[in-house]
Amino acid sequence: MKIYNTMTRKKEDFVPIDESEIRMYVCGPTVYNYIHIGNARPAVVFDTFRRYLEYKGKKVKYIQNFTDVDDKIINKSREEGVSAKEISEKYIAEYFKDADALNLERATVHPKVTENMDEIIRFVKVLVDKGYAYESEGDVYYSTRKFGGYGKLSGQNIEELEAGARVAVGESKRDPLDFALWKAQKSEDEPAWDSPWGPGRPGWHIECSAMSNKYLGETIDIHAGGQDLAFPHHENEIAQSEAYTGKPFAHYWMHNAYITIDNEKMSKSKGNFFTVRDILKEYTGEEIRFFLLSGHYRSPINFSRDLMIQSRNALARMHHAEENLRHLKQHGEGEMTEKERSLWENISSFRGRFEEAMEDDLNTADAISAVFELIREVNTAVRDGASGEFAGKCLDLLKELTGILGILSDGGSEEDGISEEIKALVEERQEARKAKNFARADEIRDILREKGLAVEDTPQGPKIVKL
RNA sequence: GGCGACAUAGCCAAGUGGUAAGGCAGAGGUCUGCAAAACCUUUAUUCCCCGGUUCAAAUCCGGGUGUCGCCUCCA
Repeated sequence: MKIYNTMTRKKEDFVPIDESEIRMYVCGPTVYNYIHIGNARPAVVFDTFRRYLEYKGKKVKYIQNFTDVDDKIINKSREEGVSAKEISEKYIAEYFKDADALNLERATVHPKVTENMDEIIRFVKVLVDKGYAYESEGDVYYSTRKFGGYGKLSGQNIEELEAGARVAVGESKRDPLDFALWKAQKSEDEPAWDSPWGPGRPGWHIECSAMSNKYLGETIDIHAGGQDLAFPHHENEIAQSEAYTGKPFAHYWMHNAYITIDNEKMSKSKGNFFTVRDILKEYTGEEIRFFLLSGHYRSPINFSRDLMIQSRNALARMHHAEENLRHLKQHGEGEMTEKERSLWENISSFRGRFEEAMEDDLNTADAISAVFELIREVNTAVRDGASGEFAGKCLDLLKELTGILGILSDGGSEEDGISEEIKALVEERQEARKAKNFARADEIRDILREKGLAVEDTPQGPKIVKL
C-alpha cells in the first residue's frame, strides 16, 4: 500500500514497524461543543483507512484522544456556570452519538488528558531536565531553538517563523517561537493539577506526545489529522517526542484537506460551520459518510445541499442494487449455473479494482467507482433473474466492499419485518393485477405508500421496499 | 514576506507520458397494465491560458491567470 507522507511530500510504500500490529494515532476533538462536519472528515477518512487495513488482515492499534482540558472548555464552563468536567463529559457522550451515526468504529483507546496527567507531567519534567524546556513564573515553555529539526514537517524555516511570531500579553517566553508545555493556574475557577512548577494544566501539544508514547510507544507507524494541525501542532509534537526519546516519532504523517463552505474554509472564527448534529436532521450519517469519501482525502471538498443530494441519489443506486440482490437471493432457486460461474469470474475481479484504488493512498473516490462498476455488471447479469446462490455471492461481495467504506452496513429492508396485514394486501394486489383490476391494484399501492412502503413488480414476484 | 494546495462536462469526481473512469442531473429507447428498479444509447476532439520537451502531454518543464490554505484557536 502506498500512502502520501507529509514529512517527505511523496507517496511511499507503507511498511509497518511491526507487521503484527499497526500503531496509529489520530488527533481527536476538543470537547466543548458538538463536533462539526470538519471534525467528521478525519474521523471518517482514517476510520476507513483502518477498516481497510483490518480487512487486509492487519491488527491496528488505533488511538484517538479527547482534549478535555482547554481554554475553550473553561470558557464554555464559565458561560454555562457548570464545571469544566461537566462540559467535557457531556460532549464526549455527544461525540459518540455522532460517531455512531457516522458508523465510526471505536478507537482501541480514547484517552483523555485528565486521565493521563501523571504521564504528561512526567513528560514535561524530562524535557526540562534534558534542557529542552524551561520554567518561567509557573509556566513551562519548550525552547524551540534547542530542537534541531524544528520545521521539518511543515517545511518551515525557523528564521522565517521567527519573523512572523508574536508573544501574547502575559506570556513569559524567552523566544517568541517557544510554546507552552504547562500553564500556571491563573484563577481559582480554572481546573488545575499539582506539578513541580505549581498548580496548572498542560499546554495543548504535550498531551498527544505523552499519550501517543504511553499507548503506542516511542515510534509509531502513522500519525494523522487535519491539514491545519501540521503546523504548529504536529511540528510541536515532533519536537517534544523526539527530544524526549531521541528517536523518530512517526514514520508516516497523513493529513486530510478541509471541508469548505462556498469554497472557503469553515472555521469557528468565521462562524460558517455546521455541526454534524445539525446536518443529521436533514441527512443520514451514511449520506454524510459517503459524501466525505466521494473525493480524495487530500483534496478540499465543498459542502453544500446540492452535493448532499447528489450523494443521497448515488447511494440510492447502491441500496437498490443491494435490495434487488437480497430479493433474488430469497426468491431465486438453486445453485449457480454454468453461465453464472463464468460471469462470476469477471464480477469478482472488481474486488481487485477496489483494492488497487485503496492501496493507492486511500483513493476512496476511485474505490467507489469500482463499486459502481461492479453494480452495473451485477445488474446486467441478474436482469433476467439469477440463481439464489449467484445473487447471494454478488450480494456478499457488494457488502464486503461497501463495508470497508463503512456504508450499506445496516440490515437493509429485509422482508422478514413485514407484517401479515401487509403481506395480505400485497397478495390481494397480485390477485387484482391478475384479474386486470388495475384500479384496485393501484389503490393498494397507495395504501402501502402511506405506510411507508413501496411495492415493485419483478419477474420473481412483488418486492416490498421501505421508503 | 515564508511555506503549500488546487484548476478535468450542467454539477461532483478519478486519471500524473500512450490517446478522457465513475456518480448525479438531462435526453431518447427497451422492459412494465401503469410505475419503480434495471439495462442500452446519448451528453468533454479535449482537461484554466501561453510557450517548450517528446513519436506521443490533462499528465513533464517554463511563464501567466484564477481560487484556496498554513504561518494565530481550528479537522
